[in-house]
Amino acid sequence: MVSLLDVARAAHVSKMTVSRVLNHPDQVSPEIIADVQQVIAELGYVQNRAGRALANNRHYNIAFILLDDINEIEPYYAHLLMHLTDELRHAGYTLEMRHDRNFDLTNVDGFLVSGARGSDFELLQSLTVPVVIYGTEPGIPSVDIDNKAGTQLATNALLDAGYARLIYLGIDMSEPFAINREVGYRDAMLTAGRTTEIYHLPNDEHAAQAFLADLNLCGNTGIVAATDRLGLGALRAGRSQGLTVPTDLGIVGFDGIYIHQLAELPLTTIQQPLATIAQHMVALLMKQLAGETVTSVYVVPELLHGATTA
Amino acid sequence: MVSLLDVARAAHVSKMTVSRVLNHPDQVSPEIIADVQQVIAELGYVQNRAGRALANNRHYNIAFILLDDINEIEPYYAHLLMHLTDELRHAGYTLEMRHDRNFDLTNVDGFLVSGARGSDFELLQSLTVPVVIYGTEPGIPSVDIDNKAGTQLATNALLDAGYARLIYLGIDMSEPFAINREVGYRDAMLTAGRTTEIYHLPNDEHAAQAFLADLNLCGNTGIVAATDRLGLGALRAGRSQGLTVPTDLGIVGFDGIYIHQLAELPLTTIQQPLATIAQHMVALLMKQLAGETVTSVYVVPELLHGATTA
DNA sequence: GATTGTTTTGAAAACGTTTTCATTATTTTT
DNA sequence: AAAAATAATGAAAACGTTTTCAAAACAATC
Repeated sequence: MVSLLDVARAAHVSKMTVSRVLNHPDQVSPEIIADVQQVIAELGYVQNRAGRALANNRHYNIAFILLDDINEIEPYYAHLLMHLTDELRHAGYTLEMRHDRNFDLTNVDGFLVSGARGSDFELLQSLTVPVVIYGTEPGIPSVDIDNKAGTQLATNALLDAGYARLIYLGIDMSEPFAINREVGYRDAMLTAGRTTEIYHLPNDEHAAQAFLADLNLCGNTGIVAATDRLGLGALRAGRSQGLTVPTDLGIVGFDGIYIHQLAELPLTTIQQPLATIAQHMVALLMKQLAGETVTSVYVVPELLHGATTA
Repeated sequence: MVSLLDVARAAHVSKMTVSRVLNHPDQVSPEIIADVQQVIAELGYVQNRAGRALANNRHYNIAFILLDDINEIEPYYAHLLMHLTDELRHAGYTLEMRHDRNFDLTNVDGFLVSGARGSDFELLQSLTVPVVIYGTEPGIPSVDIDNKAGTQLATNALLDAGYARLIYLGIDMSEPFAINREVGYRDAMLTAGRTTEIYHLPNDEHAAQAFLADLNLCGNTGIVAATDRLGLGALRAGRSQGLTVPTDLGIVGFDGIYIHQLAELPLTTIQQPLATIAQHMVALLMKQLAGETVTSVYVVPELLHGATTA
């Protein structure tokens, strides 16, 4: 392994000069910069991160902590992770994967956290390094989609399409996002002067299908689903009752990764903009590392038009 | 941050003794081990990885390189990654995520690679650190499922169920796994004295659905699909032709993550045993780090019985 | 042309650990 | 009980970088 000292010797300068070429080139004369850079290229020198970490106590490494249980990991995490990796690399950082409550910070400059809940938040707030969560929690810098705006979009799309009856299929309200999605539907309906019709189900396509089978949908109905899984169940319930989608039954899901593509008809859905989310998460972290204080960011999702709306 | 020296002072021993308690406890007297461990606990000491890396040139960090394009990432990677993270942590290592051709090894003791192809393999072979790939390539330690055994399982399941006609829906043969899956079907059919019927399609449920719509399936047919996507298409084609699944039409897919669960009927499939794969990948890497030479591992997948076979 | 100020470079120490080697304490052998 | 062998401990150096401080080179001012 070629070290800073090797470069220094080959370029007939001191280690410090080489270090400065890499970190503070403004403090070095142009000719020497050129020389050193050429030697670096010739020797194939790469900075040793352990040495650097030891010297200046920064690790250029961010831990992404995914706290969801392994059986409940949404498939879009693969994408989020890739985007985060890209963004961090672009900022000169690596991403370390964790999926336990290991907040050890000996090797890390900050945390990106997803799936935190309850007592996790207190722990996160007590940390001495920057944190950004994917989700929402007062007092912790976070990135989240604007769930309310999402269901407003969905509801308005179905209202515009002219469905006579507009149902909201919601899930358990224990998580903030579930509440906000419902509020979005409620608000949009209120604004339009329409009566709301809300049901709560487990987040499972079979549950939705069974529930709607009993509900007798009877045509000209729109369904705002809190998740794509519920949307998928609605689609199946409708078709098995002989309803034509989207003529008799319109459906908008929520999340927009994988599930909607694999449905019998491509599901119209509210798309999680994962690339944008990743950008914001890394940006908030970098700002904190630079000493700025930051507030949370809410990304307005987009309506992805499939075949289940007119 | 509390350092080794702090612990040493508090325990009235030298730094070395503390280091030995952590790395070579057999060389330290039992009473001192107990003392030091208590001080470590009291002070909340955590080993500094940069210092350790610098001193012994090991980083206790493995890079997982995912080379697939971001738009082609299979959702089950989220799971594979979680399992790899777990296994590595268990072995005392962290997982660093990469998804580019950055084989920089200044911060890393080895590589786990998925999605490598063509020239990647030469590069991987020229590296000075251990590598394990997910897939198959002569000369590189790898973990892969036994694709041939998988389609044999699938084919035999359908043969046992007594379907009169048994079709194989395959994909482009450019990747070794595609070839092996087809060979498995062929072998099983030959062994049973049956005539093969093989078609190649793009790996897309709509393509499969369209293709089978033209084929006129006519009942008592079994389909061995090279992927769950094709299996899903087959399911839809069959149902839209009025065939009852699994009575008139039996289907077995391949891969077993997400897609089969979301299908109209749970798809019988050949399940990728991701936990087992992760275990083997990490085990092969650890063996190499310990100086052993290793060979590749092929994991026989299991038939996951859904509702598309009798 | 001396004085001040600025830019450029270098030397030494520091970060936290482990390795190597030397020393001391303990046990075993004679 | 002395000698030899072994076990337990410590001191110093090393890993590769950056920080801090000092020195040298150069430019600008009087």
